[in-house]
Formats: sequence, structure tokens, C-alpha cells
Amino acid sequence: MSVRVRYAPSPTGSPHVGNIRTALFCHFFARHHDGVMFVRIEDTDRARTVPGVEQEILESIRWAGIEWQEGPDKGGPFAPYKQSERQEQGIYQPYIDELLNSGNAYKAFDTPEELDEMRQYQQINKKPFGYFGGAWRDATPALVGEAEASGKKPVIRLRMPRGKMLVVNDAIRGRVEFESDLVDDPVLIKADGMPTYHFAAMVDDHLMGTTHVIRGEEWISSAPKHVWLFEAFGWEPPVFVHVPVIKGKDGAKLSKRHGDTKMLDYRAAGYLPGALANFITLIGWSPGGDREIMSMEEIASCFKLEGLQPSPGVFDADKLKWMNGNYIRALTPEQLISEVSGYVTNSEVAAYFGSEDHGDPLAVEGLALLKSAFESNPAYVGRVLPLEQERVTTLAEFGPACAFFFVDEVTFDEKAVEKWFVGQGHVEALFNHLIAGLDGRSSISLEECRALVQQFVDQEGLEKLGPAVHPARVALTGKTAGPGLFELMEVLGPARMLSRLQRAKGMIR
RNA sequence: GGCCCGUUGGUCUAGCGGUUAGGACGCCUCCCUUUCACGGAGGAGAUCACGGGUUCGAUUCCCGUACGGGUCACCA
Repeated sequence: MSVRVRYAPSPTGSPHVGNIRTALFCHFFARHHDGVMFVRIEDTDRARTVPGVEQEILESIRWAGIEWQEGPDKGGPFAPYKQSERQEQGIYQPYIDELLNSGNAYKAFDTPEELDEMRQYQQINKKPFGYFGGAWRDATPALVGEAEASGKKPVIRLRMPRGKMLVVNDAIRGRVEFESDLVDDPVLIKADGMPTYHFAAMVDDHLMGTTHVIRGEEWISSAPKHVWLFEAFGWEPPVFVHVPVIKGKDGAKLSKRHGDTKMLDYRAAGYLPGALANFITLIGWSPGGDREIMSMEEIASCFKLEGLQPSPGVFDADKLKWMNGNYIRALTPEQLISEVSGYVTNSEVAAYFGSEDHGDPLAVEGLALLKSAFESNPAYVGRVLPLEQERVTTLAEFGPACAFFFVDEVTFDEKAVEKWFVGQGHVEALFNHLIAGLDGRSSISLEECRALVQQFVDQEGLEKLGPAVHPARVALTGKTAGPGLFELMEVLGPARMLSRLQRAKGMIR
């Protein structure tokens, strides 16, 4: 039987890295088995559905490099792939009727207030919480008829069995047992007529031929309800795969408090999708052995359920940065240019670094400089970028790192000026030497730059390059750290260097 | 609180009865070198949560305990 997995997000909030990791697992599993991955939108809660989120979900998984064959955006043999539409088409009706007729479901007319009271009572008396019968599980037909006649809108609940051991076969944990007496009767159809997750997802999983249900660990405690539903229908259940949650540095479930959690925030922050996808699939999954940096293809080819971990993992932002730097360094010059130009023109980037949570004026400024340089002098940018490639860990860092290439007047670092412009007797002579060598030229090669500096070193009888290189770098960039001096000189060109050198001369003390 | 799941250096992990417990991030040292970074070579850091078994032998198997997590909605 060929594998069919579903990614079934609920459009109630922006997808975060945990959600996307689940989607990644679905994708790799399906691809590994040449199976099908489909997306199904679980929007049965009308009140909590947030407009636009469905698009964000699709955009997030698309950016992550996930491929799906069927979904709300592309249709498929089991369309529609949105539960609200399936409900409108009456797809769930015959199944709830079937359950009602077989006695596996019943109508309950409790009011929310009555249920509240019940829960309070259970809490005070230290009883298990939940609907274990209430007033309606065993109500007489007469009573039900009466309630119906009075116009009350009931919910429909699943009648869980009593005195039975419910077994969930989890692909990661093996056999997990639940005493049925401790599992309460879940609502299948709400009073407004909409199905709940418990009902719609299981019916759809069956109807859509789902072979494996890959979902978050938070579902494991309701899994016995799902298993029973399949049994009540006489259907073959799918294989359940409950993947562990992702935690923040403090050990609590990843949330907004931990900084970025929205998937697309990482795009705005300058992460490459391949790096992010690589990194998050390694939380809770391992190919075995030492492999870490892997392309989507590589992961798909060796992805096995056995590599999935049962315990939660912590999201280590430092390691993500390292991995992203790795991916940036692996970019060809052409890829580098296209990645960065796409990045700086993305409006969500400026918004991200301008926001209160991630405010970073230096990034905003540097990225704006980069963006306008792309417009005015793309060839120059193309030469600048490779010089910083191995020095950044995110696309955003190209902004501040490259800024000195694009400004008319560099910003001098106080300490750098202090160290190299003060009390260094040879610096003025150095600058004059460079100015003389640069004057009148339209361009200069890396080797010519080296020769020019070397010439001064020889003239002055200096033992090392340092005393010439360091002041020159500060004069040209304002900083003590950056690309190799000769590389940066070549790209900067004579004209820019001349004006910087002149200005720096005035700062010698 | 009930039920369920988990527990290898700070973090992600390899391991699947016998290993000097391996790798990666981070940290430190050194090398390379015109700085930073990259790269390279080392280092510190784990009584494999604890206590009992099983076994000739347990990080690996079983049972408790502790700790952590998940879940107890007409939310998913």
C-alpha cells in the first residue's frame, strides 16, 4: 500500500517552527516512500479561525521547501481539502447518523453552565474531569424526545466503551494503553452543527486514505478516542506517529516569549530556508551517525520513522545561526547575489527589524544602503558581497557588514581611531603614500594594492605589514574588523579611497 | 490532582548487553594570518537522573523513585 500522509493545520494562528517541523516530517516521510502528502485545513472552529492564516500556512511550508500533491490550493481526488467546505457539502452527516444508529453516539443537551458546574464538582471532589455519562449518556428516548421537542440544540457525543483497554499503536513509542473508563465522551458535533476535530479529522483521515497520522505529541492523550472511533466504524486505523514538542531554552514549550517562533519571522531575520529546515528536522529526528548538514533531498532519502525521538528537544538558536552561516558560505556568487537582492527588497524585512520586538536600527540602515546600492550599482554590490560572505551568519548581517562600502563618509569606531590614529608617527606618511599612489587612477588591482602597501613598509623599514595595514583599514572602513585589506581596497577603488584617506588625515593626532 | 509520555556533557544527538561512551553547537588554547571571520589541531565538560533487580557483564532489558513534559473545552 502506498503511503499517504496529511498535514492538517488549523488556521487559528501563525504557524511556528514546531508546526512546520511536523509538516517537514510529513514531507520527508512521504517522499522517502514515494507517497503522497496532502494538506487539509482544519477550520471547524469558526470563532477561532483567523483570516489570512491559511495563506500564511501555505506560504510557510512552501518557503520551507515542502512539496504537497493535494491541498486546498491545488485540489485533488478527495477535494475539498477544507473542513468547513466539507461540512457544507454534508460529507460528515451520514457518518454521524451511522454512529447514532449504532448506538455509538448520543445526543446530549447539557448547557455550558451545567457543564461548568459538573467540572467544578469534579475538581472539588477530586474526580477525573470530563463527561463520563452526565445526564444524557443513558437518557431514555422519551427524555431525549422531550428535550428535542422543546427546541434545545444538542451536541453529539461519542459513547466510549466501559471496562475496555484501548490500545494506541504509536510508531515512536510502541503500544500505549488507556483504560477506557478513564476516557470521557468527547463531543463529535457541536451545537452549531460543526464537527469537532475528533470527528472530522478521523472521518477525513479514513475517507482520504491516510496511512500515517503524523502529529504533535499533544494529541497522544486523545488518541484513544480516535482509536475507538475507528473501531466503532469498523475501519482500519492509520499508523499514529506522535512527534515530541519543541521547547525553548528555559525548558518550557516554545512560545512567543522565546523570541521568534513564527516561521516567516525567520525569513525576515535572514535565514535560508534550507538551513532552517535542516536544523529543525534535527530536533527530534536523527539519521543515525554523525550527519548534520543535509539537503532536503538527502534527508528525504534517508528519512525513517525509527530516527524519531520520543523526548522533547530544546530549540538552540545559536546552533541555528551556525548552520545558517554554513549555508550562506556554500552559496555560489550568483546565488549569493540573488538571495541577498531578494532579501533586501522584501518588505517584511524592514518591518521586522523596525518592530518593537526585534528593533535593530543598524540592520535597518545597512539593509537600506544595500537595497539602494543594488538599484544604483549592482555590479559593485556583486563584488562587495563575496567579501563578507564568510563573515556573516544571516542575510541581515550583510547590511551592517557591508555598509562602509556604500556610505560617503564612514563611521569611525572610537577605539579604532584611538589605537591607530593617535601617537603613531608614520601614519600621516602612510596616508600620503597611498594617496600619491592612488591619485589619477581609475581602478586598481588586488596585487597593485598589495605592492603599494608593501612599498611603504619597505621604505619605512617596518618589520611587519601590521603597522601599515591597520591604520589603512581604519581610514578606509572605520573599523578594525572586516575583509582583507587588499581585497577591500580593490573593490573600493581609487576614487572612494582617496576621499576617505583625505578625511582620515584630518583625524590624526 | 487523574491519565499518558519521557530522562546520554549547558544544548541537539550517536549508541540498540561487553566502547578509552562517538559527533555537532557553544566555551577555552594553539596554528594559519594584515584585523575579523573561515579553515585546521587540541582541550575542558557525562558517576549515561537515582535506587533496586535480570545477567558472567548493564548507558542499553525489567520494576520502583525523582524530576521534566503533554493532556484533561461545544479549541485544534
